[in-house]
Amino acid sequence: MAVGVKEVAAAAGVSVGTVSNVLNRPDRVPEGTVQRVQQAIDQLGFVRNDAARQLRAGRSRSIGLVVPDIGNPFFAEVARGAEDRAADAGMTVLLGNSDENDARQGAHLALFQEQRVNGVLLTPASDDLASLRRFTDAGMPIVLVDHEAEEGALASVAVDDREGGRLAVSHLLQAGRRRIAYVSGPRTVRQVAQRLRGAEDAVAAVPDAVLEVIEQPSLTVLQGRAAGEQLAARAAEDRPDAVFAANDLLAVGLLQAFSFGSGIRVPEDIAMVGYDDIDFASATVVPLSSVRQPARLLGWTGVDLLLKELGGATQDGDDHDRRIRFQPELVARDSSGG
Amino acid sequence: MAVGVKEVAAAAGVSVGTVSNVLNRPDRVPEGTVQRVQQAIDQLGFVRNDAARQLRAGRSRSIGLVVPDIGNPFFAEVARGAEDRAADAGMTVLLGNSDENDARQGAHLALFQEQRVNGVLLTPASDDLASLRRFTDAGMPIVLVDHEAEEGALASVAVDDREGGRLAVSHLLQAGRRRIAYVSGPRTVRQVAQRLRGAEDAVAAVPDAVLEVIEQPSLTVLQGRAAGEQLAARAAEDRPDAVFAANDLLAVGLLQAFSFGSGIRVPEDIAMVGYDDIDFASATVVPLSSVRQPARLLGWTGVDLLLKELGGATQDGDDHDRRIRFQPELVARDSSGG
DNA sequence: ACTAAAGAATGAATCGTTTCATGCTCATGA
DNA sequence: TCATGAGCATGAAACGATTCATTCTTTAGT
Repeated sequence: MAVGVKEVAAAAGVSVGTVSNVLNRPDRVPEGTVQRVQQAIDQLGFVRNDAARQLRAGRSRSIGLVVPDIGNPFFAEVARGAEDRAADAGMTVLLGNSDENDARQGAHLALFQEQRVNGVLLTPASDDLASLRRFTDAGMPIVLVDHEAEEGALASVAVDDREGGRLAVSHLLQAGRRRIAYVSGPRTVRQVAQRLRGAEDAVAAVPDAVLEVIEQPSLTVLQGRAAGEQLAARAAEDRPDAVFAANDLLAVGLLQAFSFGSGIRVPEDIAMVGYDDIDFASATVVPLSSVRQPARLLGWTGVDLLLKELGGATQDGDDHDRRIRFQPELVARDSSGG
Repeated sequence: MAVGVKEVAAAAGVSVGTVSNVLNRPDRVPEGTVQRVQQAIDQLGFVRNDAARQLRAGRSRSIGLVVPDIGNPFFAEVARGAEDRAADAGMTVLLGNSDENDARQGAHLALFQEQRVNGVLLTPASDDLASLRRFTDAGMPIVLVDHEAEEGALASVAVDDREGGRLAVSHLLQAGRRRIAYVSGPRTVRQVAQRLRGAEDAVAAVPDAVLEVIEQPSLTVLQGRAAGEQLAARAAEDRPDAVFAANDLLAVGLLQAFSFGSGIRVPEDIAMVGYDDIDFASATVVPLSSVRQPARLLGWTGVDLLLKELGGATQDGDDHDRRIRFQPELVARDSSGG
């Protein structure tokens, strides 16, 4: 019933070693033999057992990717980029959703470790990176994605979130807005916090500008809508005249709340800037201004970095090469009056 | 260096069999022993090697999921649903993108087969299901998702696409439109073809209505924009007065093309209906009417079905239970004048 | 004709976990 | 006192592919 190399070997009249060679280094086996073995394989419908292969090899041929939410187009893009680069290297990507939850993240990492992945790309659910040592110490390299590593311990591929926040809010201030609201996700999420710092930087540079923070439990369209309804419920004079959303999903939700039901006009009453510049940003009710990040490139580079760490001299590279940082870019559309 | 059960056993002063029991059936081992072993595990930082485990077990604890494009929010939702159900059963989901390409799909399936997955959920890239037999014959069950199985061979979870197409176009016809364009993806994609048939059904029921088909190479925002630009380039009188897009991504692209640059008004000049009702549909320039499918439920049910096939009596269940079909639902918004 | 070297093929050992038939100990009841 | 059985623990065998030192075969060179 079970077809293994042994059965194939018997059918082809060769030894198991030869079958293995045909499978892994066909060039070292004469043409004729390859054919004979190949034929036996097809005939018997032999399928390599990857578990046995990995067991022997001691490693798998996959890398892990843990993101907060693959439903977010931004991370979907990151994943595509990662998969592209991994496929080039003949590797598979194992995906895990953390839901911005440390426990879930840990569970995924532990699982990946059991699978003996070559390493993992991680967008951390929180700033608590200490718990990662457990994994890196055990020899599972981790590359932080969209989250800058503090010191030399971890490699990272990030985008300057503080600068992104500054860009967004400066833009709103330049458009004459003064009462800015930052609709954020949980502050434990590093990106959210950094963007806020950038926003503060920008506000601090303009004397009469003020910044209000509205914190939502997660970075979803739904929460954006909730925040929007909350703002709409306020008296007009208590409302901000501009909103900077921590990501486009929140922004879309806000837009939905403003546009339908409440008669708040964007950008006249409230100007808006989102973050990530997902594909849908330019197709929203009011085309959404947003801070663009090179999502796909982020994933691609993350895997690339990981492969370098694996192959190349461990740990030696300039610390510089291990902490890559891209710059964000503001894309102005109608929602900010521009 | 390598820490295996053997080392743990030595450290705890027990046999490997006992360590294994602590790991897998702690209830059969006295409290004290469990503690001692547990402590050794922590101390040595032992991590189970899943490859060895699987090798012994002969199966993995994961199931595969192959979709055309995880970047499409619809499939992202399907994936979430699948993951939810799988996690309940203590299983992991392996993800593969086919890019609507048969070869890629086959590569993923082959890989999953090597991993000895318990089965796979597949949204086929084309109508060529014959090539799947190779896998099912080898004992890897396949559940079709968002694609109805023809006969009894395969299980499936689908949504009635023909009815969905009919719903969409009837709605446009009821709004008084007569020159309908169906902006489709590759016709080899079953869903695309079925929705077209539904559209034809609806058009056939109204004497002076005509249907034009504009076929795009893929179901993406980019292709939608291309189609939109193509339509915008036509003389006004040659344009359709309504467009039914094969999915929301295309619809968003069309909307982008119509709204910016060309002065085509939606729904006045051209009414629109999309498909899938993704989260963003209600936040587009002109809120998009769309045919809603229970995406998450689709994924959830797919895994559920798979688990039943695995656990329960193989192949015996009423053929009826193995081919589940949900009904779509029209959500009318501004884009269709509704 | 004989040796050396190159080319093919071999198959036992190995990876780390789980299983399971077997053995040991101790308490209970006859 | 002895048999019985329950409760634990044991450790060799098995899973299936890969590796590598070894053997066998052929060819080339002198």
